[in-house]
Amino acid sequence: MVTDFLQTINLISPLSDEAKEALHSITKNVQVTKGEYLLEEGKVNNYLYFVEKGCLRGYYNLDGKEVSYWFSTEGMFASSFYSFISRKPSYETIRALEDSSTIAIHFDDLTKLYTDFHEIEKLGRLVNERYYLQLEERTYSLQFLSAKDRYEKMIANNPTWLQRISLGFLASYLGITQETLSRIRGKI
Amino acid sequence: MVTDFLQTINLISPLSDEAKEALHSITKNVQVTKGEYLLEEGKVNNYLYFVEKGCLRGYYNLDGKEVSYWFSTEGMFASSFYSFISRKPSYETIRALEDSSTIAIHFDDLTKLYTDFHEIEKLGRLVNERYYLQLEERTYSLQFLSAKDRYEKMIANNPTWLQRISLGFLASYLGITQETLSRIRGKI
DNA sequence: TACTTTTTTTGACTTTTGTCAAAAGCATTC
DNA sequence: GAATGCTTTTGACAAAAGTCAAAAAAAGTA
Repeated sequence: MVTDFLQTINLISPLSDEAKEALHSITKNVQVTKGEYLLEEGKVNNYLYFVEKGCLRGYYNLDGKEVSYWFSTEGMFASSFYSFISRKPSYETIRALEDSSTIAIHFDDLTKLYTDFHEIEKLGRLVNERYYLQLEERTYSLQFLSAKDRYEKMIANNPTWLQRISLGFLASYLGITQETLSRIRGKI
Repeated sequence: MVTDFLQTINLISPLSDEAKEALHSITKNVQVTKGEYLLEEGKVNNYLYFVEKGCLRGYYNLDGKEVSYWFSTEGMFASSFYSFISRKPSYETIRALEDSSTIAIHFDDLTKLYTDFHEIEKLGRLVNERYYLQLEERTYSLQFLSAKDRYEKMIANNPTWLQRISLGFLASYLGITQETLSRIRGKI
């Protein structure tokens, strides 16, 4: 499965041909192979990625341990949003979990388009709103749900993750250890 | 302490006099007394609130128990963002923890201003980005930090909360029970 | 002040999750 | 197909957090 960028955008907020063309003109295709880095800790994340195909992983290094913070599969944006938005060095690292095809948009180009096109500014606001609500749902889960419920919710929201992402990675995404997740899974 | 709305806005993204005037014209002052409701579960949240003075609380009803999800004090926006953005009935309830003074902005008015003023659309995007990053920090805390660390971080970020918000409320905000928070606090 | 009411703390015990270590299961490769 | 890595499971025990109940402290009110 491949997800088309402009088509996805169009579902969020339809753009004029002119804006669409301008947006298209600042994108570049970036292909990464499994294990490759898209961002290293300590560097400013200048790109917003859109995953057309494959899977990316964002993770932190906590006392030498990699803890996964998010995964992006087809149709999702990916970035160290903290770094991309604040223009400060990233705390997270981004790597490809699979050979992946992405659309990359440079911060400066995007900022210029925001200024030039009200309709792209609107698109930016709408995308931000969507991602805020998604994150809120996740925060809610971490705050109020048991590990088991969080696991089930994650699978319901992202059915492909179970086949694509190893248990250890999924566990840290859920805020638990791999052993605990293995036991949760055994009991279902 | 009272926080001025337009001044706060100005720090995020300065507006032209015209836009400022338009924004001012759609705001209305809403005063609530302690315990009063600003939003009841099941209703669509049509207003975005800005807290000038006082403290609001957003909470869920989970099996008859009130679990606090957020608090808004001076200078913060407050809303059931889920309901406000998606236009669906809210799962949360919003009430005043103290006598409070707020600025209320109706969804329809805001939407119109977004359309009429590119610069207000930009402001909306920037506010969304800010709140996204704040929420991300909280998600990170819930996912990777111990209850004690989350407590200390919360106090560091919101020094006034300790004096203003009861322990039970703070505990559910941190995703733990009141007894656990009491014990954590005793050990410091 | 005395009386309520609410909030916070403490105690005893249970459940959940973490830690460390080892075994089992898979897939890859030589 | 044996050897090698990597992932997942299991076991034994430790630590963290939850539950229920009661006591203590603080705040509000007559």
